[in-house]
Amino acid sequence: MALEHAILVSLEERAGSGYELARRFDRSFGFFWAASHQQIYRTLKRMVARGWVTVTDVAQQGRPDKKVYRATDGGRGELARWLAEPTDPVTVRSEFAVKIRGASFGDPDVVIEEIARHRAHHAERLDVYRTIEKRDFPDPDDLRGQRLHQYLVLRGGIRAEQGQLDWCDELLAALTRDRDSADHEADDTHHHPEG
Amino acid sequence: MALEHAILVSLEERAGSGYELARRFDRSFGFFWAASHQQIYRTLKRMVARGWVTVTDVAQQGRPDKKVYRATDGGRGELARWLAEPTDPVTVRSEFAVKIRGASFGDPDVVIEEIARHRAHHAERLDVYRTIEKRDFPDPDDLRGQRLHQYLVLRGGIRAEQGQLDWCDELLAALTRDRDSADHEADDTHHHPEG
DNA sequence: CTATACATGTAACTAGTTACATGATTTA
DNA sequence: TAAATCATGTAACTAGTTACATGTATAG
Repeated sequence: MALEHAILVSLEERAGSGYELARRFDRSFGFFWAASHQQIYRTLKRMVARGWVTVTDVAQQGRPDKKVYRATDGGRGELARWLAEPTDPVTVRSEFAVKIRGASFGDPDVVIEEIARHRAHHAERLDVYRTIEKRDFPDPDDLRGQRLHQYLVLRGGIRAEQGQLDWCDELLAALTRDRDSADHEADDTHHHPEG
Repeated sequence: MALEHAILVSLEERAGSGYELARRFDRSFGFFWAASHQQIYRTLKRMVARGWVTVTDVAQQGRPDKKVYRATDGGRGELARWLAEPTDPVTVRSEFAVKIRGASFGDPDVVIEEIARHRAHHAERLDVYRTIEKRDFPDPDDLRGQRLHQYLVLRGGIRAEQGQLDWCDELLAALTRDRDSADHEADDTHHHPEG
């Protein structure tokens, strides 16, 4: 399980409440590991039981009380152990790729619309990442340690989004061409490709 | 849920048994949707109950009997419905990215080894995909329909693997540089960057 | 005689999603 | 006064993994 380890990394970077962690998993951390607040609260409870984190009640003015979590030596040990353990290759699951593979069994125009939607999503993501890159890491060659690692993960996100975007363009070019050539055939009574 | 739809696409391409489906999910189909035989048998049972597929017992000589599954009109309808329904953007989960983000909390050399392992895996995958591309799709411009869709999904795989490979190279360059500069500092008693 | 391929399953567990539940404070 | 932000949870469900279970036929 990696959610525990993702939380350990996040708490090592900075201690925080379940709510704060949930917000991090909506933003920067969520760019490579998604987690809902329900999952986070449940997992934090388990991590306290295992002694990987400690919890402290913190009263606030003008806001509800919160519980601040901090990694313990046990948690740091577990994180180091996990980092040294080889990760086995990810099991890919792309619903979008299933749709492309099955495109013949649906309406071509609707599939093309879906690709355009997918493309727009990745273009937007890429834009967000590029903005963060320029704003937060103007001099990448000077980076070291944690800041460097944050930058490198962002670089991975940029590469992934750019890759998806380029693929969408390839898909749109190929599938619109395929659709249009099928249209011409339907029009053209002189031409019988099946005969 | 997309496993059901992945199975429907696969059975539309060609009817087959649970075992045969499991093999497909180990090979071509598994390049973008992973599924174990346990999951497949369980899901096929559910799909029969929903009327999306029918099952026929087939006796074989020299081999155990098998159950061949075929998509029904109901299954085809469900597939078309699902293809027309917008897919919401994938929730990314990259254990590898978590490890990069948390690299400061482990041994730098071990993290570099992990990246090298990851790189080797993607290089191998890319090689497999490139081989299939050359062997099965020598003239991509002539492709239409199902064959075109198969090719395009393969293209997505090639792009994704190439992207991961390039990222690994960027990671290795940056992290070996960071490690080596830290080593020099430790050696160099004249230089105190923290003072 | 041993390993691999063919063939189909069940049971228990772990991880993740969706729906429900509560309540304070601040901003529009 | 309505919506958004802060803050923490439970319950039920769906999906996926790991372990267990059985048996035949063929190739080395």
